[in-house]
Amino acid sequence: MARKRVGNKRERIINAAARLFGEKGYHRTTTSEIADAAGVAAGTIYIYFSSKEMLIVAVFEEFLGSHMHRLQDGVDAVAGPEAKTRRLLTLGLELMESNPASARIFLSQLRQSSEMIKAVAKRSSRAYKDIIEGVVKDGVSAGVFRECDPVATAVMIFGAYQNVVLEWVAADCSYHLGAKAQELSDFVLTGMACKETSGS
Amino acid sequence: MARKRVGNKRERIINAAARLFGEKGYHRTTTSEIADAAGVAAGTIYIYFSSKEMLIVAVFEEFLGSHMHRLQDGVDAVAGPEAKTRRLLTLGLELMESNPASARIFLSQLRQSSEMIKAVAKRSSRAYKDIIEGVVKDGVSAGVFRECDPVATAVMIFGAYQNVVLEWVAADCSYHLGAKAQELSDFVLTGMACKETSGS
Amino acid sequence: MARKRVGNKRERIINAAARLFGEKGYHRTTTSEIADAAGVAAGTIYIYFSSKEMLIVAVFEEFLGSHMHRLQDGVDAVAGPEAKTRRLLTLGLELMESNPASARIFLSQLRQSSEMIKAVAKRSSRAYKDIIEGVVKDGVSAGVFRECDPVATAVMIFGAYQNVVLEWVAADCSYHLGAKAQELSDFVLTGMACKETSGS
Amino acid sequence: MARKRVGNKRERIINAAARLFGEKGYHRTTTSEIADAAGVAAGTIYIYFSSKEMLIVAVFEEFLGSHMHRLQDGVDAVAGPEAKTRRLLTLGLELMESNPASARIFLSQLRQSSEMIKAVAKRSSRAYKDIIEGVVKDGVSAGVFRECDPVATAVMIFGAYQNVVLEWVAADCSYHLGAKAQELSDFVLTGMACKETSGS
DNA sequence: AATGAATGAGTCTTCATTCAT
DNA sequence: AATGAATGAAGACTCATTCAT
Repeated sequence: MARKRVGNKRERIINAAARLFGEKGYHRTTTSEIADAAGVAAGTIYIYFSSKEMLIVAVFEEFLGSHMHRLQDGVDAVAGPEAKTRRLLTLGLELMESNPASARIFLSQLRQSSEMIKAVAKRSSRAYKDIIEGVVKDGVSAGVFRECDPVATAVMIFGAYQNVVLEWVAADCSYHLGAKAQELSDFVLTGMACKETSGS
Repeated sequence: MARKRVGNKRERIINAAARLFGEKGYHRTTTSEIADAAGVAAGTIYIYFSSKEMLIVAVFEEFLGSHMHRLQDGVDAVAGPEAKTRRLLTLGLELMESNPASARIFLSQLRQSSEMIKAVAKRSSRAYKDIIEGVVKDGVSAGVFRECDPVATAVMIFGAYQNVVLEWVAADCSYHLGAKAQELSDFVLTGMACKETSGS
Repeated sequence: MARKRVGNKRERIINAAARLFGEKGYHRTTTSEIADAAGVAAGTIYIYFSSKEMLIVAVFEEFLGSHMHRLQDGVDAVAGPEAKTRRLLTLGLELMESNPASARIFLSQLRQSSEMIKAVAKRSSRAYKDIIEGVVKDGVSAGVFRECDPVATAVMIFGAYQNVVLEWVAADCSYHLGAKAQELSDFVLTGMACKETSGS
Repeated sequence: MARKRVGNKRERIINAAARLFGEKGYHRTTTSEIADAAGVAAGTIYIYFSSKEMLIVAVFEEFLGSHMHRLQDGVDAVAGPEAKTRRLLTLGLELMESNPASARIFLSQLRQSSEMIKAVAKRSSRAYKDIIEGVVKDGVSAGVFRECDPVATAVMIFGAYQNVVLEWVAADCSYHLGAKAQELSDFVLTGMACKETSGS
């Protein structure tokens, strides 16, 4: 139980920070507000995180870890470029929907100019694009997708995906994001000239 | 001459701000730095802009105005959904390339949490998406593009476009962005199942 | 007049800092207290000094500059090792007496562990000891003082001098420090086995 | 054994504090650092000492007790003002040399502005000066030293002594301090116009 | 219109001290 | 007695904004 309390506090801080950073932005959120929201003293934050910057990094890495694993696992669980693509995009939107706070941070707050934060942003983009790139490359070499540069294509797919999420966030998450998966998948798969497409 | 000097100063402030906001981010750039870079006194900024926030808004609106006009004009100058789409994306990338400072602000700094800034961000996205949407809608009703929701599709196209620019910015504008126009147009047009597509 | 006001503010900060650092010590004095005492805003201190540390350094360098010059000038103005020694010590005590705030800082607050402050402390000690050493060396080579290591001797003379001042400061400057000059000079000159001594 | 452990802990804290206060200064040393260095928990310090301030006081009183006793005993063990003086200074330097941490605290950290610390500083100076004063007074009344104010003279001797130690500390204890005893004694005895002086 | 010195509210961070276990 | 996580008051410093000149 003593053990739990410790974990609890770190968790509470992370959650409070995620919510506030997402809502008000990194710079407009003060460490005191986070402490208040987490129900801890101002100094307590610094027991778990060495600085405000390391806190947003931690918030995001926490989110990213499970997110990426689940994404990769989901993709691996199905066969064929088309199914993989649909799975990737659908699952991606679902994960974002289940954690709007982190989604906001991912889409906006990670675009800070701090070196530290930019590094995480780059890492997370990298991870995303690697997964997408893998799927595209497979589809191309299988002759299911049209000939294209998988790197450049991953960038475009990732952009389309991000903007669908951003639109949802800008609309205050007022609709079901998962419902956009079909449209997104269709656009991407058609964009790949996918020969298996049966969806749309 | 007095008139000119004034205009000169406003312009110099806008330019300095655009560069610095783009390089270091909105929050990490101080008004004094902007004043220094513009060669004016700290107080002078407040003669032309009511606050730092209004300054970034002005910086961006300045950019947006000509950008949007040129984009719309470019699109109007050619005929047919395919040509319009290619023109739109190519011109868009070219405009971004010609003004990297504003591009950076557009892609990152406009994602601030301030209401004022969010409003401009929304407005600029709106403007972009309206143009894209118009082209898509025409293509669909002309039967050249596949059936799809033009609004949702515009979001995805805009996302792909943005991310191509972001990738270029993240790579420190180290390559020719215009060269990506072909790939982007192909991806989008294929995604639209464009029946006119001929490769370029 | 505008000019004067500027100089005035820097001076007021230096004076307030000197007094407070002397009274309460460096660490127990807050920058806000200094600002209050100087009649300026908290931020104003940082227009003139880059940090609290640079402020105490400035406070002391200000004092040291004139102090050392006057000391050297005083010593140069008289002839003969004995007269020079008496002049040095008498003048030294007088200067300390005329600026108790700086005297306190010199004797106590400069013994801080910060590298920056230690550097000034070292420099000021060096300056003092150089003057003393010069006088001793002359006296020895003139055969007026006994054979001794001028460096080590300067250290001891400087120590005796410092402690006379410290004793006065510890007694809240409640007596006339200049009155101790005779005793100090006699002790030092006898310690040098000065053959000219006529004082005591 | 429980008893011993307690004594052990108090001692370990005192030793760690002495070393750290000496090295980094009172204000720059945190209680947590002391606890770490002593191998105890942060809270444990407060079982043995009521505050950080009382800790430095204890550190120094510990040192002072034995120091003073040994000094007084050493002086008492020899006969004649000259011998007593030499013994006093030589032993003083040796004791300082054997405990550089406390020497540093004595010379620098005790010059803090806290009332509590100033009180110990005063007490320790008092103790030192009393011993010196006693020796001087005896020498004067025995007609071996020249006529002088023993109180003022003790201040000067103490200052010379302190500065010899300070010089050594400033040089990172890089030479043998005991070797300076001869010079110091000669200076002081000559300063007293000691009639017995024979050179050592 | 222009200046730039001055302001002071606001922020992150530290650290002596406490207290439940 | 011992622990060490938690506290929260305090402090150095920043910077958007103002205003007398």
